This record gives sequence, C-alpha cells and structure tokens, in this order.
Amino acid sequence: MKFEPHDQFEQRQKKLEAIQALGFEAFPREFRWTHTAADIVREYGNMAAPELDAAKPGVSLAGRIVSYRLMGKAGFAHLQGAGKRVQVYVKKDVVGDRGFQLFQLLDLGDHIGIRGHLFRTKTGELSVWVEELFFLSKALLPLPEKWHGLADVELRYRMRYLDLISTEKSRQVFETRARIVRELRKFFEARGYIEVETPMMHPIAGGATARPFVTHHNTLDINLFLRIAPELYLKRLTVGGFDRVFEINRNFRNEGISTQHNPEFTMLEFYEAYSNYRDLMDLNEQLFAQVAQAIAGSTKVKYGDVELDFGKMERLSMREAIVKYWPEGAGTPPTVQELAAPGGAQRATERYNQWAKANHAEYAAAKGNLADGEWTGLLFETIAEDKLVQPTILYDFPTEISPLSKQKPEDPALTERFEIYVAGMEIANGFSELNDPAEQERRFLAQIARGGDEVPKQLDVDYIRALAHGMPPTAGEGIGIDRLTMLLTDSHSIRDVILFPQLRPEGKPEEGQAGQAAGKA
RNA sequence: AGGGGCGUAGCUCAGUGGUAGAGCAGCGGCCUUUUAAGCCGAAGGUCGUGGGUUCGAUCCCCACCGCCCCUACCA
Repeated sequence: MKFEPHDQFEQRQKKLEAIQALGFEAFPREFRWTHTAADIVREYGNMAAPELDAAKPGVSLAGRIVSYRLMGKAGFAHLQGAGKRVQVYVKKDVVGDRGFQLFQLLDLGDHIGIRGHLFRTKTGELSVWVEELFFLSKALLPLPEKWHGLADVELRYRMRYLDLISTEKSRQVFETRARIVRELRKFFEARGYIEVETPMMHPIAGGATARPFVTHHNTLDINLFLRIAPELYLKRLTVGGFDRVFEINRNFRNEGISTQHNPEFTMLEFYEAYSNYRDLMDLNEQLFAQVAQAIAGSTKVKYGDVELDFGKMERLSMREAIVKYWPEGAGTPPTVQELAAPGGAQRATERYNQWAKANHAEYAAAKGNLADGEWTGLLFETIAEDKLVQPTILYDFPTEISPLSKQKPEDPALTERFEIYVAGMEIANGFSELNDPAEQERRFLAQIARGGDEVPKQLDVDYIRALAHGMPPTAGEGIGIDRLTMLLTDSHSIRDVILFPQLRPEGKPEEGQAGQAAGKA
C-alpha cells in the first residue's frame, strides 16, 4: 500500500501504532452513541449557557474530526456526522493523561467517539465537555484543505467520498436525489402502481433508438446487450395483467458523454393500462408540481438565472413549436398546414437553412434521405428545442420517428406521443402505446430495413408474440431521473447528480483495461 | 470527433526565459474556552509526459495524456 503523500501516510501510521501502544484498538468494532450531531443541534441548539450548566445534558457522540485545535493541555475539535458538526472540548485534567495523549495523536479525518456533557464556550458555541475519548478509526491519508475544500472537479468526481465530506452542497444534492426518488415512488404507489425489475441484459436492444453496449455470456455463449430501455419488457407485463407498473433503474447507451449525458443513466418508466397520452399529460402536470413542491417547497424552482414554474405546463404540438420559434428574419413562418403537407417540412427546413447559413445560426444538417416526419423532427430540434425553458409538453410526433407509439386516428402521419422539455432538456417521453402486433411488426421491419447501428439488426419476435396475445390500450412514459434531479438541485452538469459519473480510467491507458483486446480504433 | 480553456507542494492558489513561492495540511517547540486559533523553527516540488528552440525552458513551439466548457451524436 503506497499512496501520496507518503510522508503524511507514514506519519499517521506511526501515530496509529502509538495509539495502540496506549492500549486502544486500532480498528474497533462499534461505538454506542446516544446522539447524532444533528440531534444535538436540534435539541439543544437554542438552550442558553446557564440552562446547560444547570442540566449538564449527557451525550455520547461519534464523528469524523474536521477541525482540530490543540493548545497545550487542552484542545478543541469539530466532529462531523451526516453533514452536521458539533464542537468538542478536551481538557487534560478531565480526560486524564492517557485520554489526552490519545487526543494529541489525532489528526483531521480520524473518527472518534466521545462521552461528556453539553456546555457553551466563552464565545457561545454549543460544545461537548469531553469526559472520555474513544478512538474509532484512523485516517491514514489527509482530508482536502479545510477552507476551500476540494475544488478540482476531476478529483470531486473520482474521489466522491472526499467531495461528500468537504462539500456540503454536494452532500445535499444526493440527499435531494434520494428524496426525489422517494417522492416518485410515493406518487405511483398512491395510484395503485407496483414496482418491478426487468432484465438489464437483453438479447435484442430495443425500446429506444441508441447504440447499445455489448457483453457476452460464457455458458450460454451468446452476446447480450445492456438495455437501452426497459420499455418492451414493461409492456410484456401489461400483457401479463400488471395494469399499472413502474421501474426505476439504469439504462445504458453507448454514446457521447456531456453535461447532459452519462453512459448509464436512471429512468423511471411507467405504464398505465386503459389510459392514453392525454391522460398522461394530465398526470405529468400533477407529478411535476407535486415533486417540485415536496422538494423545493414551491412549484417555482430557481435554475441558473431563470425561475422554472412547474405549476403549469405549456402544451404545444411539434409543428406549433416550429411555427412559434421560427426565427425572426427567416421569412414568414410556415403554417402548421404547410408543415403537414407532403414535402412541407423539408421545404421549410431548406428555407430555414438558407437563412441560417447567412446568419451563422445553427444549421439543420440532414444525414441521408429523410422522410417527412424526420424533417419535422430535425427542424424542431434545430430551432425550437433549446427555447423550451419553462416546462413544456410537446406533443404529436411524426410516426417515422416514433416506432412504438400509436398513430392518431385522424392522421396516421402523427402519433399520440409527447415529450416534456424543461430548461432546453428533454426530461420525459411518453405515448399511447402501439399494441397492434401487425403494425408493430411492420414498423420494426421498416426500421431494420433503414438500418444504422442505433437500430436492432433483428426483429423482436418475442415481443410481437406478446402483443399478439393482446395488450390492453396503454399509455407509458419514461422520465430521466438524473435530469430531473439537475432541475431540482440547480445543477448544470449531469455529473453533479451522479455519484460516480463515467470518466476515463486513471493511469496509463494500456494497463489492465477491460477492452484492451479491441486494440486502437 | 472538431473548437476553446486548464494542468505548479497532499489541498487551495500565486509566479517568472536565468536553478520555484504563499496559505492550509504535515513535522519539532510554546500555549487549559479556541473556532480559517496564535507565535517560533525546520521540511516538503522530475512546475502533467515526451520532444524541439535557446548558452539556459516551469515559462516559447510541437506532439501526447488527463480534466472542464462549447459544438456534433443522444435522453
């Protein structure tokens, strides 16, 4: 074992030996505490010095030493637990020679337990008058600098444990994330949903358009894909009679990494039989308002320099959004009817691109030959997506880009699908589920014919067969938990809401990496 | 993948074409109500890596490695 900084590591090992020489165990097994730091602050935070002196409330407390001031024959330290800290005061003539020798051998980062009573110091800080000290664990490596903490973002991600100790804001983000997940479970359980877990390893990576990770099962000798979505399994469950199901778990997509993308990310997916996409839109308005209220205490949430209002959601069809956010100066906006006409979306996009070229605006670059619906999707993403800052339900997606959604009865070019956008990010995606097995097969085959590595190579016959056994009319949706957490914690990088975000492995690339056999690209 | 930025002590950061600095942490000493404790003393560095220019490079140039941001793919 050899870690930087060697000198401090060795120094602390010597101290640990000295602590053992005093008769303390190096790695004790337990400490029976009576109060947490939070308990002490909550119960005695407002008690004045004379009251404390009269009552001398007894406490046993454990925690990590995060500040340490030794002054000859007495000293102070702060013990931190679960983000809260309490000062302790250690006096040689109270704790005795052995106890004080132990105190002198402590370092920032060590865990100790103390028994004593509460009092206030001259300067008024609520503190524990230590009567007995218990050694609990040595930090052989030092903590980050006590005032600035850990500022290097790379170190914060790689050594998250240090970030959690020294950056209170970071702790809170992950506590909030846990509360968000709890609220979501409460919301769905209150509506009669049951939570399930479906496979993460799929023989066919379906349910979304994305490049999958491939792995291999030795005994079966088959390749498997880490799931890109749980969708097709959850819908098998609605066939099976689970009329209201949800799953909160990871998806894996072998694509770019950015402030909004991590290769593994957490989705809530839920399916509700006998409902359609309009029902889900209504449900979402309640859901987002309720979660925001529970987490932020208001439906209005500060995100950067804007205030997001989850109390109401604008609803726009995709074509309406294109018309609404058509840039000024790019000529007359197309009408919804023009966009709906054959070739209309392409003509509008070309018109937009002429303007974009001349004005150095974002260009709508089409890859290959696009169908009408793909043009519509492309144009929307180019001119409107990042304008959708306030929570917006965008609905009626083209059929060509929605292979799992049910078509609108009055217009088969469109599906009953919506997405929720907030702060320019896609947060949710839901639709009336396509449950016609023949139509589903036709769409899958069309996808496969089109090709590309974001699309399965083979038909998911098992899924079609499940549909053929009869799936009730169902609406389903996925919500990105990481992005939702970003919104509710004012975080602007997905890495700040994922405990251990994906980074390049440390050290030399050729050493011991899993994918070495693949060689250089 | 393309563009921009960053990389100096364990941590947070200064700095200069002439052999490297502070604060915190650590070490020795003093200090029994401090709180970014204080005071005295000593220590700590292949200035990301490898080339090049130069009498001389941490600094200038090139390549590579890593991280961050933007763009592209995507949720």
